[in-house]
Amino acid sequence: MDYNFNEIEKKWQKYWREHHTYKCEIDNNKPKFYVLDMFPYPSGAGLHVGHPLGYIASDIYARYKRLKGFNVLHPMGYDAYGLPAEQYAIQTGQHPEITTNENIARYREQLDKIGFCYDWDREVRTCDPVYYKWTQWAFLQMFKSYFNTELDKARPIDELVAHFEKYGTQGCNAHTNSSDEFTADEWNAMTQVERNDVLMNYRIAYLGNTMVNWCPKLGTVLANDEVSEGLSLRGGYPVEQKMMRQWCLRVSAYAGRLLRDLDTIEWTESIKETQRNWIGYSEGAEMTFPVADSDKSLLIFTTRADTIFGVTFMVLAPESMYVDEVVTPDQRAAVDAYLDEVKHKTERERMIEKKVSGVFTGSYAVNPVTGKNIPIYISDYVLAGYGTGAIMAVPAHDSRDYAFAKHFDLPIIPLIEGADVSEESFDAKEGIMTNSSNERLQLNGLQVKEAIAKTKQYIEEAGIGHVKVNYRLRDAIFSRQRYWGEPFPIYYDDNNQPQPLNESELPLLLPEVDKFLPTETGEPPLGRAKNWVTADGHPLELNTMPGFAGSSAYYLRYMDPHNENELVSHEANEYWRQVDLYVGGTEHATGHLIYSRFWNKFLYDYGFVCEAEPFRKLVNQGMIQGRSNFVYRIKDTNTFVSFNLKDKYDVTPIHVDVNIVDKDTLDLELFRQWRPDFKDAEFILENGKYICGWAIEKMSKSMFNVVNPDNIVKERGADTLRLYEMFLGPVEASKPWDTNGIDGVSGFLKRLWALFYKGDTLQLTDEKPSAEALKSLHKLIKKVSGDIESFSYNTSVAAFMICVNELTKMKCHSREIYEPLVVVLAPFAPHIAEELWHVLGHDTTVCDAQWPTWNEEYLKESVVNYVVSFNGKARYSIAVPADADEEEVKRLALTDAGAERWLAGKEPRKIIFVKGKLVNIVV
RNA sequence: GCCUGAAUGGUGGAAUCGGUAGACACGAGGGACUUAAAAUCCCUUGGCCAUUGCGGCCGUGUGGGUUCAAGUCCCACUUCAGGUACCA
Repeated sequence: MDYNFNEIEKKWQKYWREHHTYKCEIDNNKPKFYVLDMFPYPSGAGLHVGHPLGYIASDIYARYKRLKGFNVLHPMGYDAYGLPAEQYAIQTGQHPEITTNENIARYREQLDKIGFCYDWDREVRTCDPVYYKWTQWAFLQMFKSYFNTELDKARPIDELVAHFEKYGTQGCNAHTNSSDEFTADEWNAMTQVERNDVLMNYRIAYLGNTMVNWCPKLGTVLANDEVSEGLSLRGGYPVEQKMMRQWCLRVSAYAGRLLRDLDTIEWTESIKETQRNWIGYSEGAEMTFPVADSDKSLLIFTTRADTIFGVTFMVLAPESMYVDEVVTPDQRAAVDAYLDEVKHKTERERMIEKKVSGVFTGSYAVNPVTGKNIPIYISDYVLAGYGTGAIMAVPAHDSRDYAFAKHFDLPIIPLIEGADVSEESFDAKEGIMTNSSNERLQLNGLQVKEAIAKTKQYIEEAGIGHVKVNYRLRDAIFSRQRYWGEPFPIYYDDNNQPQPLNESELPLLLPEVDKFLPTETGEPPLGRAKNWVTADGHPLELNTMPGFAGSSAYYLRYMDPHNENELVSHEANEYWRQVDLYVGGTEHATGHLIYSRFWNKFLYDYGFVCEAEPFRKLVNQGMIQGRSNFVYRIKDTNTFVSFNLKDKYDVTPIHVDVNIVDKDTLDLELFRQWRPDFKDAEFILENGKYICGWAIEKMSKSMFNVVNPDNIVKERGADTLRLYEMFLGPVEASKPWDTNGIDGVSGFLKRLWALFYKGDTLQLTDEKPSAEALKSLHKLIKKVSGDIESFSYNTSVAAFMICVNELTKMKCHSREIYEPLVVVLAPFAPHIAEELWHVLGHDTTVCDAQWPTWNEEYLKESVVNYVVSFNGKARYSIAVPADADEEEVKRLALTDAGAERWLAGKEPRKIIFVKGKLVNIVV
């Protein structure tokens, strides 16, 4: 009987489905293990061979853990809201739900063929009302909360109201984006509308005026992580900065905890570092600079308080609220012209130009330490969103200030001994201070670090500022002017004040619209919905939530996916706790992986979840690149020349579909049929073949290098695909897909099969296996057990090949060897393992077997081969009985024929043993 | 610019603690079986020299260093990949 993978795989996939083999329930008698893949956005293109890489790796781990006796939660679902389905809907009028469902069906079909051990009863879809009810619910909790900076956690907003009633803002430890202060009397005198406005500055989900990334082409705002280099990540359209009133999440309040807790989780250093940079901790000081001849003052942030003596001007961000306060009438026109110019530049243009620009406000500030007057400028190199949107400029020690000072011919005062600032600024935080002393503060002679500390102390004491920690992390902008997303559970009351819906009214269903475009008046698509009002007629919010809303807590929902009363029950959460192993790409480092951590921490603050971090261990699978093939057309002809002959002609390389190329040899017939203009193609062949060139590129339709897993499964089998994807290299590494190498693993499975079947005869014996066979098997078990824990699946596959080759050579057919072999193979190649498990006479599934342990006894050698080096160089090998002691080994090593050559009569100076093994002789 | 990671045969990659570099596989070459092809099996395969022996020398991006011993550790550099950036 031949190895008929198609039949075997179909048979067992059906069996697993019918027997609910992978269904999992809470079982307090077993330790739990939660293995999660980042759920996919079901795109129209379907899966290519790169997508399942991480899924296969986690599947192996999940299966292994189950064999080790764990109760494994391994679910899958779909991140179903997203722009492509909506863009498609705009073009075709087809409802995005239809497209999405079709794509999901296709994904499911493709995933099923690979034989994953998902518990599909727990599937979630972010666009499913049963699911997004809990996304809306979480939003409501955030709306009703503020962040208490003293407790460092979220608390009900009512507590803040109680505080305001008693003390106003006095002693209020709340994270806010407002600098307003008021007394209890003032609060109590406010109207409800005024109070709502104030509270909005404290809520964790709040409506705020912020600078947003506005993408006119997509007609929506985007979060920072959805923009790269001034272009939208989806579609690559230009993005501009715009002030808009938007829903935001107060992620920045959690910056400290998000940063600190990175030390408690097992993620790669690189992704932790990316998050640290994104959060951007910086410790400095806020300082007040009075404006000359006025009662106003500027608050600035600096990390270089020590350079206070070198401040020669101040700079405000164009959007700074200080601008209007300090511009003098005679500078008004110039300032307005500049602000207008800046406003019309997109972020991208600002970045590309990098030209120094700015304008004088006409006002001067007073340096609080030197008492000198310094001019105040406006320039777009200062960002409104960071610090206070205003800076003290120290041109001698900051390259940006330096460039500005040179351009506007402002003084540059060096503050560090020996620093030459005639050509460029000296930015390093090192050296000895100079020019930095007066009757108030003496820094001369101090190291920079000492000077920073002393200045900070001084400004606190003098009451001109205070020590302050700043984070780069901004609040997440949570509104999208799109249709295909979660509606906000918010309505607007008679005073046009946003109000939360009752939890009992959730889910608020996404309404139908006639078109998926903004309304004529420029409102979001939900503005087209009929009766988009509450039961008592109040209008509902027209924005929808962004893509990351639904993906922020999905790992919690898998724990208890059908619960109608809670996001996740206490019981389920206490049992499953957190994701033990999370597998996915690095592209979510500053998006999903920050938002999820934030969302989880918020829920943690209220005890809705019991772990402070959602994902304990994170593994990032690499990208699979495509291997493109090329044909070479001789210019201005329809003749194609084979790869090794192409240098003799003037040729143009053309991408050719990799599916009509086999091992770099072009199928001429299929090529002629491929595209009409190649119908009459002529070829110049080498050795009767057309050889194509190749290159490693991104896997994409336009490069014609997309390899579809379905084809591989059909031609080689799912087990071969799984093994091959793992064999390709380390899971974390990016590597090219090259179908050419697949013969290796497909041959391995055939040889494995041939161990069991010779022709149609099952060759199984109950004989005691030889010591050799036992050694081969136990070497394998040891190797694979270690490899799985460290994700070294490629070397595991190699170990399987070695073992099967050895057993084949030994003609070993012993059941005692085969049983554990099949179990160890099961995580990697579940279908063939299941089949062979039943061939071995079991009637239960191999998934319920026990992972075997290896026995060191079997691995012992009776004779050990030592490779002995002389002075670490020349080598010879000796065979030594395993039980020989050091003296015996020495004697054998020195009397061996090999030794005589290298000793040449000399006495060895030193003989080095490592762990009882002789490794080197020094002469 | 800053941060992180990487660099090993024709190719993908092994080498877990500093101890036989190149496991395993692809590709290539040779052979067996076959009328032939496919499939399968066997041998060779880092480079150079020697090849009727044995063997020898060189070799893990570059240059130094530590060590009896370095792909692995240290210093300096080059290149590539990813992330990030007027963040004061």
